Amino acid sequence: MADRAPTPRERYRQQVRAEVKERAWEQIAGVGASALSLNAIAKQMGLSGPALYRYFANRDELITELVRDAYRSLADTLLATGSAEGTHPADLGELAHALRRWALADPHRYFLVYGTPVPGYHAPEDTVVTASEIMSVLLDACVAAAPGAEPTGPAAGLDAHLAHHRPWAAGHPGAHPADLRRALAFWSRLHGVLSLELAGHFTGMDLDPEQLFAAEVASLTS
Amino acid sequence: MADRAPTPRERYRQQVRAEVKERAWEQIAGVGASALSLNAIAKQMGLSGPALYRYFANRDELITELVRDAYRSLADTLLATGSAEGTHPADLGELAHALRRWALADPHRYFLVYGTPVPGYHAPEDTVVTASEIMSVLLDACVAAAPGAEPTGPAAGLDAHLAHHRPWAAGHPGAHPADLRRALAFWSRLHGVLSLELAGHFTGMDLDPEQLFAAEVASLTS
DNA sequence: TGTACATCAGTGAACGCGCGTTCACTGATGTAC
DNA sequence: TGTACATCAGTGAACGCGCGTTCACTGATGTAC
Repeated sequence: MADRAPTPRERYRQQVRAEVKERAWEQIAGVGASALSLNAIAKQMGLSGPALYRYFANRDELITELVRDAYRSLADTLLATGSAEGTHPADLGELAHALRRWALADPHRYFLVYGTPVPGYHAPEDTVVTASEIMSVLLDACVAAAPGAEPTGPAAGLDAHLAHHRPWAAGHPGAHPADLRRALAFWSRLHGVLSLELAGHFTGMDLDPEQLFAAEVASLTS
Repeated sequence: MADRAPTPRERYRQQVRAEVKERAWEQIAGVGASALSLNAIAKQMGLSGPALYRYFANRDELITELVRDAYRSLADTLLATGSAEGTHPADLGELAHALRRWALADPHRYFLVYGTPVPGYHAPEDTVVTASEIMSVLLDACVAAAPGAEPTGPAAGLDAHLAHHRPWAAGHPGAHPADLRRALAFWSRLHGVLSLELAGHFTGMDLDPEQLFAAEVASLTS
């Protein structure tokens, strides 16, 4: 009841906070996350520097919010995949392309989560919760996928390892080690292509990264 | 003849340049590449700030040197793989583990090359040469590997694409599209595991990244 | 071997700049009676 | 509906700091005869 109807002031507060974050993303795009500056954001909004301290305790809290939002956004994107068509769990191929679209839509957001760690900065605790939501979606999809969809090669070693190291799959007690393995491989293969692509390591190769991406997806779904 | 016997002064110059770079790497480890500071390095060496301008024209030139060295170091590492045993081309598995050792030996060096691009900074031209040396080693190894080592799934689409988009494999006119595909997949799968591992995305999962890495290697060599 | 000169490493002062953050304050907006 | 008070957004000045970079200069090291 306390937070039922937001007072106009509270509504305004949220609006300003949102605009600060928007400008922050723009700045990250231009100058990088580690050079993000509160003063510069304020100036861009036509405010004086100290004004922002009404909305964020300090620079670190702003970055934390951005990280949190990025994680949340990806988790929501994946959770929403397939829901539109009522198919649940989602198809692995759809999940892959949802991830790709999410990454390409804002590479800096992608890098803030999966890129070079910002030195001296520690991600907030709740990101691990969101991260495991993400793994859950993947696991569900892997469990539901045709059991014939196995990665190539002798993965017996990894399966044995996963049989005893699976706390991260605690929410999926029924998942077979092969499912865990497939989820992990899926995740890391997609990130392999995406991180190389977004960092520009395919430019000048006259190569369509999407084709490589599709092939990697196919390596785990067909 | 001009550069045959380095004068003592020149030798000293190179020593100081080398020490500056060492301190630079230490600083990158602590505070990140984009916050690298010439003044801080000078102070740490017991010099005054402007002294470093005898050795590097400016901050960007120092970073460029670091990037160049990192690329060179990786290329040399891979080129040396297998040479010790006289086996050439090198075994794919050996290449993979050489890459992994190189990455783990200095994660910040890895990230400087393959991590989030430093905004506003452009890598020097000659890195693309080094990068293609690296691809060459991989391609050689893939061509030499047993032709039975195919990635899973219907990769026909990618093969068709690669048949007409292969300038990056200009030095290997005899390589079959399947070889190109395998080299690309190899590269991106390894980077997938490595970048997730080094960025700490497996911590708290009670998972041994090396096992996952090994499984990915196996997916392309067995 | 000794002297005259050129080269070069390193210094300290100075430039302008932007940063995060604190603080006392003004003025507008909302709340209680 | 009107008045008295509390809450809160935003300001401007100030703090100390470190940055990259230029410049005129000193002193040591090397070179030429």
